[in-house]
Amino acid sequence: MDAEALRTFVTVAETGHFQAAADELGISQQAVSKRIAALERHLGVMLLVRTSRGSRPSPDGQVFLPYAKKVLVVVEQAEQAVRPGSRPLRVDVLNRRISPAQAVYRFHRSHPERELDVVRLSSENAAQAAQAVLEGTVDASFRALAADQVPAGISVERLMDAPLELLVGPGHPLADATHVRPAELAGHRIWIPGITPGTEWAAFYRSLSGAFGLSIDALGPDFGPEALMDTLAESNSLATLVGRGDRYLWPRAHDLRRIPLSDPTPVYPHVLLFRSGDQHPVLTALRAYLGTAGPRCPQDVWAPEWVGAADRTTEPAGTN
Amino acid sequence: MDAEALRTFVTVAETGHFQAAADELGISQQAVSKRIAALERHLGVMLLVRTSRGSRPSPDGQVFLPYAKKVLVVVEQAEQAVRPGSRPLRVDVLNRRISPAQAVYRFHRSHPERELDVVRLSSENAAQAAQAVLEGTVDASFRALAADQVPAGISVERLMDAPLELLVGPGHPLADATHVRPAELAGHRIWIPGITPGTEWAAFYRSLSGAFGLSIDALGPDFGPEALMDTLAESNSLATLVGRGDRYLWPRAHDLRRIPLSDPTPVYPHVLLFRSGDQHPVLTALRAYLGTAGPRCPQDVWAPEWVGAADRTTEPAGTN
DNA sequence: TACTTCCACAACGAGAAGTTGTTACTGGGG
DNA sequence: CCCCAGTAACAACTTCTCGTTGTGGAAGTA
Repeated sequence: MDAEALRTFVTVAETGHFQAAADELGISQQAVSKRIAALERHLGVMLLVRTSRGSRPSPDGQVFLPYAKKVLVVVEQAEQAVRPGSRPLRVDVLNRRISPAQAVYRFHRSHPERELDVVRLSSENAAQAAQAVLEGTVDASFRALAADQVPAGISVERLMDAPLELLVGPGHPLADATHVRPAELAGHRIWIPGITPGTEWAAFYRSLSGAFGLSIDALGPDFGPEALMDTLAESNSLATLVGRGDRYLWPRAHDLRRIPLSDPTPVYPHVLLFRSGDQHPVLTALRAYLGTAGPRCPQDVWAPEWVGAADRTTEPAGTN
Repeated sequence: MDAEALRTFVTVAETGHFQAAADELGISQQAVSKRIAALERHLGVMLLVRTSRGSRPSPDGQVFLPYAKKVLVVVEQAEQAVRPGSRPLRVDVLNRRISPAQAVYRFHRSHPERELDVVRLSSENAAQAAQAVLEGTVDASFRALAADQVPAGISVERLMDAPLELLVGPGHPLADATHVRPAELAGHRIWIPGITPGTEWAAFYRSLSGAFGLSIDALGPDFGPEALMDTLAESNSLATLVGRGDRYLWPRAHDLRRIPLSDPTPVYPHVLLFRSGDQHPVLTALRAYLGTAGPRCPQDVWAPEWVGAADRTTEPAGTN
């Protein structure tokens, strides 16, 4: 029992003519005739009385008509319930204080009618996040996933490169520099606590230290942003790296300095993960927004080689 | 949106496995996979999360599941509403006092569980009755329709031959005969009032009179059975013809005689009209009952040549 | 009678939907 | 550690449904 067959019957019953129903449905009169005949054969009863002046429902057809209409209504409700865009888009941002969350927030303010749920998955593991996207728990997730680790059915789009800045205390030798080249950081101690081995963050900083010969100290207890800032403010040698635009380490109370890195500018490549073929309109709008209105990064940038090219969408074989 | 696709989704959601659903539905696992993929493509969302240990509904699938079930319920109700046998069979008997009505009544008593509505169409015209059958106003009609006048889509079955008997008053020359040959009636005046020209009755008696050289007076005002019986009782020359088993002219108060005709026995061929392919179970049972338990007629019978052979079913091209 | 309208039938091509055979992935047990 | 069982997807092929165009018959109408 096909919904199109029921719709055809209802249309014929309401118009009174096969040809009129065919016009309304955009098919030929012969196709209408076949659909009705197939429906009658399926049900085992005659539904329409054919005359030379049109057709009208038979007694059985009059009984069937309201049922057919109801089926169509329920089918429409069912399709509506899961129509892409019928529910808010669920975006996982990993951390509300860093650039992607800020960008999503800007998107939300500029498109108030686009319903959006910002969530945080409990895991920091990009593979688990991809799994969550695949299962539909979230629709999209900002991560830094290696291009060769993208599971089948997941598309990735590198939508936002966050330029790194050096964060130092007022006593640090580089405190008054206007720019710093990454190579100049060799020999300085860079401390980034709270990085769990195996996460995407750890992989990024491992690549960064390898590329420029830095010594990045990712170990040590993490007592939170306040403790980190206190330590930086009092130290003449410690430095850390933050993304431009991050609200993670912000307060100026400690007289900390943000010094842009350049020549090249290392960027943290925020990648958006989503299901291949996901047609949620808010997702489409978000991708378009970040692809155009998102912060433009300098020309001379550095990113780990395991990240795909900027703005490239990997399209593995989708489900089915 | 096909009901089978929804049924497949519901089955997978309930069993948790494509293969189990395939077994339950009697198709291959690959077919289930294709149906689900097509449904997901149609809706634009993923409904099931596939794992190596089976499948479970995704968040969207959980939303869709109750709607899918409801569609199936409504579809089942719709099919039930018009399922052949869901309503009583409507049989048109033309006249409650003649043999077919008696036979239908016996059928009803021997099969009390078979729901049956006996109706009388206003028209005595067999063609109009066939039209009513075609339109579904009635499911079957007892008539005497010429085989070559059967419209397309109508099946006819000659299920009951009613042997004719001569009905005369006590003073009639044949009043004490045990049998009468039709040829012996030549010269006698046979009066059958109330026959409207153009009806099936008129056609039958025209054939009968032609075949045996009878003079059948079909004209004259019809004052009803009582008046006819009064006239017969008082007349020494008038006679009329009735079917054996008819309750039409029955009361013995007038001392009327019923004299069987034989050698050959003229029979009024009651033919059942119904829609070709009508699967109403009560219709099937009625046809079987009349084909076996119906009154057997003598070997040497006469019927108009325009009636099909006994127990023959004409099967014109059905609709579609 | 000619003409129109209405629907059904026939033939055919495209595509859907089933089948079997095979592959890829996952998780558990020897 | 590797193999095996289980699950679902992919590929190739067959069948047949479903659409199209073209045509025909029946019935009303000018």
